[in-house]
Amino acid sequence: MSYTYDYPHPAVTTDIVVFTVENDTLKVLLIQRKVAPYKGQWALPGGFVRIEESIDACAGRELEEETGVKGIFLEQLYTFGDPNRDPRERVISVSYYALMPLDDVDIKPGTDSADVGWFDVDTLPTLAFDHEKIISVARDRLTAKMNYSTVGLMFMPEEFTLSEVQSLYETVSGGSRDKRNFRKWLLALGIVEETGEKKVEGAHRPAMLYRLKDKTDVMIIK
Amino acid sequence: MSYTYDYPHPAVTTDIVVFTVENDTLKVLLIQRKVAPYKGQWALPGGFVRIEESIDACAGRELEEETGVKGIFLEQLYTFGDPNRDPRERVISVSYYALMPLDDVDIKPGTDSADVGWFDVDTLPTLAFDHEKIISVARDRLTAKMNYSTVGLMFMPEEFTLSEVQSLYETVSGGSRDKRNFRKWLLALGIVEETGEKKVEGAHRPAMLYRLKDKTDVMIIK
DNA sequence: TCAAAAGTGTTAAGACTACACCCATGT
DNA sequence: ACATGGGTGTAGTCTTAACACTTTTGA
Repeated sequence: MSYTYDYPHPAVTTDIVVFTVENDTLKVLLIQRKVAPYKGQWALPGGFVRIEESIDACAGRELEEETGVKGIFLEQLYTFGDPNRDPRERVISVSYYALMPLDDVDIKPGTDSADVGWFDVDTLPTLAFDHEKIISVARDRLTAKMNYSTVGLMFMPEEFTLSEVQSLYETVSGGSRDKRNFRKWLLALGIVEETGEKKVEGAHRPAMLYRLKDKTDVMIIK
Repeated sequence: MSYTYDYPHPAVTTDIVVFTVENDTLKVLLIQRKVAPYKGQWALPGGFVRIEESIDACAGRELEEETGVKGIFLEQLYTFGDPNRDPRERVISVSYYALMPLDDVDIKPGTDSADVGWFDVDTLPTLAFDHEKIISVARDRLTAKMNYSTVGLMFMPEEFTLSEVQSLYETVSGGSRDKRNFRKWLLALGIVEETGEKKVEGAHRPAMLYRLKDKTDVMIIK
């Protein structure tokens, strides 16, 4: 079957930048391409928008199909459309980004991808298409948002300690923060609460565990 | 001539939201459609992306063709792609927005538009497609940016008085501001300078005229 | 008892807010 | 001389930044 139009139409894809934090480094989720072009190279998960599917739905579907990650909150980032960004045909890519705790979902390659993995954003392999550029824009947006919202908490698992949150903020937005001021700030926001449990780990005083009061409510502007 | 693909392709358009301020009201630039669908109705300027043209270039070209406005700074806003937003076929729209001083360019309808005009954003006519939604998103973005950047100055003509800037800020982001504090804030940013001229207008003390030190440099974050 | 991270308040500096009167001009 | 918008400084409040020691635990 084929589809005919009076004027040339571009193809439209979504590409998804998923960030996480592991061992005090910011990482991004990549897949290894199984097909040409850029066969064997690493790329962002993503794919073509179906004709009866919304762009948001496409992003969620492609992410799940190619990496096994599902149900995370995706936000539209930017639309890239330079005429030669894809060697096959004119392709316009609507990019999305998301943040997730590392242990939330098991990642596994789909049928279109040979492999899936987390990569340190500062030492990425050579990437397919203009995906390096897309990741760079996503990272800038993330860094900016860290400074005027509570997005950072989307990296945290169900339960966490205040020191873990601080360490995460230091990793993602760079620089170090004063421990007392950081805790005052976070607690004053009123979006976390003590679980009553403690995290025992190593030869030192155990830390109080906290959780988000309302999981969806992350995003309050400072 | 026709164009054939193995899979269905959506069409891609740009739509441009141009804001200005006139008589203490925020206005948006609309065109009246000359052709179906929504023939005779008001809509955002915009049109189909050509196959060898970047999306940014398309936005600039369509704006000029349909309204006569050219050379203004366009920023990508959001990509709208609900499957049924256009009755003809699947159309994905990459939206842009811009701010301009009212007297900068003469607006004139192009060949595809019956008329062009500025409309008060609070009392818009019924609009074609989902353009009301697009304007609403653009307005939210504008209002937000007014609070952490100096975008507002993009509404000003070459030379302006401080009272005019203040009045503009009050119009766009709502509420009134203290005159002395507003002037202190704006002057402390160091992005405007006196021209040495004064604006004589009516039976009162003439106001000092100012200009931007660096026209491109607007956008400093507070 | 030592090492290691958790936890906890106060003070100083800077930013923001509120506020009222005189000035230059045209009629 | 009066009506109109232009122009100017200070004091109080609130916010942010800097800073160091005690606690709890495991080894």
